[in-house]
Amino acid sequence: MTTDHGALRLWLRLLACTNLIEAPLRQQLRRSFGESLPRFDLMAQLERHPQGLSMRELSERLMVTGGNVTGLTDRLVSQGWVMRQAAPGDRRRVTVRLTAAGRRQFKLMAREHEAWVQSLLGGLDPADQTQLFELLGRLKRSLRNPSIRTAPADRAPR
Amino acid sequence: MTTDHGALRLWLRLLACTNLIEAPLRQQLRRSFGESLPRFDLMAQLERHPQGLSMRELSERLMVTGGNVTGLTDRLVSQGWVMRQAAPGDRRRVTVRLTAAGRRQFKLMAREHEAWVQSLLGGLDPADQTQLFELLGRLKRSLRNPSIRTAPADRAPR
DNA sequence: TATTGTTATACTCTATAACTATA
DNA sequence: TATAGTTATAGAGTATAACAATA
Repeated sequence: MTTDHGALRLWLRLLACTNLIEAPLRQQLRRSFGESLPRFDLMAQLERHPQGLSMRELSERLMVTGGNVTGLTDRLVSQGWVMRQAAPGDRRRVTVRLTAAGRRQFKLMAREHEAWVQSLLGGLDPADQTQLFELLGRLKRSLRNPSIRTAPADRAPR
Repeated sequence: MTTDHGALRLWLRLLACTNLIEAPLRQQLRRSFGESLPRFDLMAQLERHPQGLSMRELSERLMVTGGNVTGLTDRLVSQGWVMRQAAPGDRRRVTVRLTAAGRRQFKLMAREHEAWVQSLLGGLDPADQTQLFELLGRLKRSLRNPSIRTAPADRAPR
């Protein structure tokens, strides 16, 4: 690499791999269940948090704006996979949870989903998979915890 | 996890990392240049192929349908960054290339883009970066070349 | 007949901002 | 005033299918 560009090349490769996996997964999710990846992700968050999450927490975890979480949730509610509950103590707040049917549906989708993922990743040596998992963990931590900012921070003022 | 789930966990982690990087990049790209990631990616493909690419090739590389490539290209043409040329020898075919202005604009964006990427990835140990780059290369090859299909193949017929 | 590319359509996701109701 | 959530709107991305021109 002539003038480094290491970080950029790493990012492009990361993006390429993600897209190579994500594109078929999205297609299969839609064809088999008529579901979109953002809605699947929302349900996955709720699966991991059985006590429910507020709209704000969902917004942060899914990294989309509040208005969009409302839209995603509306659709999931109308499908019957998700419910809104009044949160105790703060009447502004809403708690979103999976319904019993939503939990069943999610498990169904997750099982298929996992089979597809295994099929896609099956070509990679298991030892490499393990190592990759570990390295991505470090990357993730460094992204969530930008202790060292080499470039001008993007504190997102506004 | 009890029953392995290794591949799924690897995928979820990969996706999380990509999203943590992609979200701020998309915002910055829009705020600084009013550009979207798909259009940036299309320009990046053309930058790598100065002789131009056909709509079909773009469709494959960007992994979106032909109709969508037409739409992306239309917008880039109206902005003046990209041009359509008749392909010699096959009058159905169109060759898409960067204009001189488009090449300048892309270089400008790419420079900013790279600085953002370096800032985001700067928290990861350089040795880990190198190793991650290598492993992702293997993953990418295995995805492009599914020599061993452990699960029922998704040959994507039609 | 098959391929290349365009057009049309419908749906979804995204960002922004104004708004309500609480706090 | 600030926060939680909703609503409204506009702009894009996506998938599908029908279509024209060419091979």
